[in-house]
Amino acid sequence: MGSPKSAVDGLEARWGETWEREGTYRFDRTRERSEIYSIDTPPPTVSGSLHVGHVFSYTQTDTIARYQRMCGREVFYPMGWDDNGLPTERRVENFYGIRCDPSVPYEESFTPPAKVPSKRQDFIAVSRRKFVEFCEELTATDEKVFEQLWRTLGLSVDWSLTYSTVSQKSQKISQRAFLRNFERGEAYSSEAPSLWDTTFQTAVAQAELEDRERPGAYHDLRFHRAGGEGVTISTTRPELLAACVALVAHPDDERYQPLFGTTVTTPVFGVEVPVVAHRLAQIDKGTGIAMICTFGDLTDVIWWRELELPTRPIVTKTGRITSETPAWLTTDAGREAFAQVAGKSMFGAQQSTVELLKESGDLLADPKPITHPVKFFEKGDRPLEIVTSRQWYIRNGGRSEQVRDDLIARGKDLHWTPEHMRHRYENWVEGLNGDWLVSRQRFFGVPIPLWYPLDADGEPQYDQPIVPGDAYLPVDPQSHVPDGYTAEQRNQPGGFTGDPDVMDTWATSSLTPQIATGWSEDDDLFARTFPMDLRPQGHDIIRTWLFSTMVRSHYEHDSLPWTHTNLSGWILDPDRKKMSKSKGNVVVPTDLLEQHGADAVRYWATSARLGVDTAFDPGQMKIGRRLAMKVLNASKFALGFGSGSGVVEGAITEPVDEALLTQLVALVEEATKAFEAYDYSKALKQTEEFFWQFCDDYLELVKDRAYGEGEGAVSARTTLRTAVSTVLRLLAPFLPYVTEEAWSMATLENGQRLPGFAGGSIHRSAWPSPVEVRDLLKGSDEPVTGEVSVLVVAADVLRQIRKAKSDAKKSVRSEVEKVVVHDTTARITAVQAVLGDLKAAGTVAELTTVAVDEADARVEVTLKETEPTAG
RNA sequence: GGGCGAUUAGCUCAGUGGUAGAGCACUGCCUUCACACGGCAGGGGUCACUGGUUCGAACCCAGUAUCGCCCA
Repeated sequence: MGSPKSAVDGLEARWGETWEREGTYRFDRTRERSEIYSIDTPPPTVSGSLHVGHVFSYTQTDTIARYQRMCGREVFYPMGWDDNGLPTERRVENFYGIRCDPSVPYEESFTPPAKVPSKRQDFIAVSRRKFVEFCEELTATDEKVFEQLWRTLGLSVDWSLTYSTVSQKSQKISQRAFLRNFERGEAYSSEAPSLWDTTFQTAVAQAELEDRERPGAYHDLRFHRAGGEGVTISTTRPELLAACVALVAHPDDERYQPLFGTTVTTPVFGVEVPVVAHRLAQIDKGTGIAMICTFGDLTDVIWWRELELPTRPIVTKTGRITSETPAWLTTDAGREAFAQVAGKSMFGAQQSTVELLKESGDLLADPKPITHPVKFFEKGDRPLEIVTSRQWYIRNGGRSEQVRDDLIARGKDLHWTPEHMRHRYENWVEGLNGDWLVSRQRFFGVPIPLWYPLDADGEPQYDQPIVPGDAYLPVDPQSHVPDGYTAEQRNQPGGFTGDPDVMDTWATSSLTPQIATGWSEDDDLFARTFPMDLRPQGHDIIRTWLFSTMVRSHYEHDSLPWTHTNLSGWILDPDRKKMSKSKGNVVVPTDLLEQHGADAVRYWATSARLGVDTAFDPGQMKIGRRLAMKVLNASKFALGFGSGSGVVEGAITEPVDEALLTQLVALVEEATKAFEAYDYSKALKQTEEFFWQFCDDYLELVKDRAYGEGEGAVSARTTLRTAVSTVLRLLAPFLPYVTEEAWSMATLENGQRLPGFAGGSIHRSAWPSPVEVRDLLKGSDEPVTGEVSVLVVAADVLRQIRKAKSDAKKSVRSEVEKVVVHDTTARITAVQAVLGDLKAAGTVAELTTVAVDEADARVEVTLKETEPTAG
């Protein structure tokens, strides 16, 4: 397991502890807003599995945080946990073998079964309060696992700022924000058909839907006309025949012109329904005429609403046909037929209906199998039904052009990286077809903070909700009693009832900027950190998290919640498939960190640009590990000269040193520019490339001189130190551990820090500036070689010498008798300027030059003859 | 069906108008005094395809194909 012990192993534990002790990443809340960089970190759902995708995207954000911090901004970088909602409930159920039943009374000393029953039906029912307690217990454990992972990975978050979206404080903020939406009319409740998941027993919002291709079949059935021929319709859901309220065809469809305004009778059930016209009827689909049920699909809902059709639902919230015989079935035959389907599942009801249709002769052909898209809850595995229920909504532009335009305008003010992700947002907003359904019939979440008075018949007065005073927040309407009532009046006629629902996960996580920055709770902190600077997140949740956060901020603050958003890409497995648990190709991040080390894993993660899907690649981690070791070793060399000579810092006297520092200035400028554009991977690539060339060429060239004495030695050492100081800081956002380790080595025997290495953590030192390097070059003359870099030319010549040795199968240290450089005048001037270093690095006895045209440039290398060793 | 993105060396990817690049992998060499979990060097590409613009196109424009994601 893992690699052999090396100098880069074990850095995580050592420096992690130091950073915590020293408060390296602690946020200083006395700084002004203009000096603060504020990050709205995605709060993970800790009950979900630790995923390599987490490591990937959070590391990318961390490089931005570290860059900003080194640039002198105080970074507000809290971590949150988003534990409410279904994933946690499912995990708790499966972990303890329990399920929530709000009708069960609270049982203080309940202990979960020793062995989790194999079947879900056998899970033990517990009270809502007990269930929530178990949710809190398990998430607390899970949070610790996540925190440990983040700490090992080296995220520079301030752990004292950690929040949870279901904490009491967050609940207070969520409820307050919701009530303010309600007061302003941005939130409202309504009794309306909505998509319903029959497994999870909850309503589902548009943003949580997905279409899945499912097999189905067209059934051709005949409706009857008084004194005329029948009308044939095609339907994939014959089991809803009893819910039929009308037939519909397109107004331009000539075949059905004569029928509009007339009535037909449903087969089997004998209900008289009108034939109506509507533009959404598809002429080319089936027979061009369809039956409208209550509510077969979303189009039925539109027809029902726009054509003001009667409401005749037969599907219950459990996904079965109702057991009660509907009042609109007036014939005995119809009522008897209904008994055949009453209480049945959709599948059973369809079979029975087909039998009934066959018996009556109204099924005109064998069902024609097809494949068609069916709406599913993204986390569900049964098709959604549409049922009518009372739900809460927040206006999101789905029913208002003005709001929609406002939100698109907000999106245009937001800076997106990558830019093209903006389209996802705009397409989503433009395609909204209803308001945001925020109530969920679940248990672990923030309660809708309202009660309703009950009239004399015990019916809730939904239009007169009882609103808690702000001082009472957070409230749990299921256990708290509103002012002016007593506990005994709960659910009694003339009394009150609490809203039973909790808020959608997105309804609370849409407030992470407010929760993290202390909106309405800590005005001072809020003023210093909001609107935030950055929202990093995955592009899969633009329509949910990003959008909903925009909506809340738009209403509450009339502003963007942040000025910039970074969208990270996916992790793909080597077959370029999205990694997922079900495919069994998930890698456990903790194993990765143990095998490769945090810096190596971070190197892989930050090699990828924002928004770009990236292959999971351990090879890339090995490269990162190699880089980390190289950093440590090169630093050891460059900083190891100490103050033996008495001179620590001195003037740059050698042209090749100047050339290196000139390259360094350009590097700093490029890396900074890349980071300013959030292109951390480019900054990494450029720094890495410089660093390898620095090691291969410059360091080898000056090694001999640096070991020596005098002016030249001091110039070399000063250059080496400056380069290392600069490169370490440029790499610090990517490789926080090894750069900190190397930084800590820059101390003299007398305890003094070397010039260019400020005391304390590298992560609180200043981001390199071109000015500090240029200052070193001030005393130097203008480069004698003009445009030609001494370093580049010297490296070219050195490469030729090495190649000659390599071709002759000689050691790199083997001696060279003579080198003749044939080159242009300009390049020969450069060679002359670095002659001493070149001869030392190549172990060359004699080096001469010949001026030629560019086309004739070459390097002649004469190796010293060595006698083969006898024996 | 609509939108967005991708297509460059065996692999992973840089490269936005001026002679095709890096790393990995591969081959050869070197136990070198910062580093053998290393170093040095070498071979390897019709830049998906077809047109167009241009003195000049991997890059700009139009179209085609394949793959991926998002939305219907």
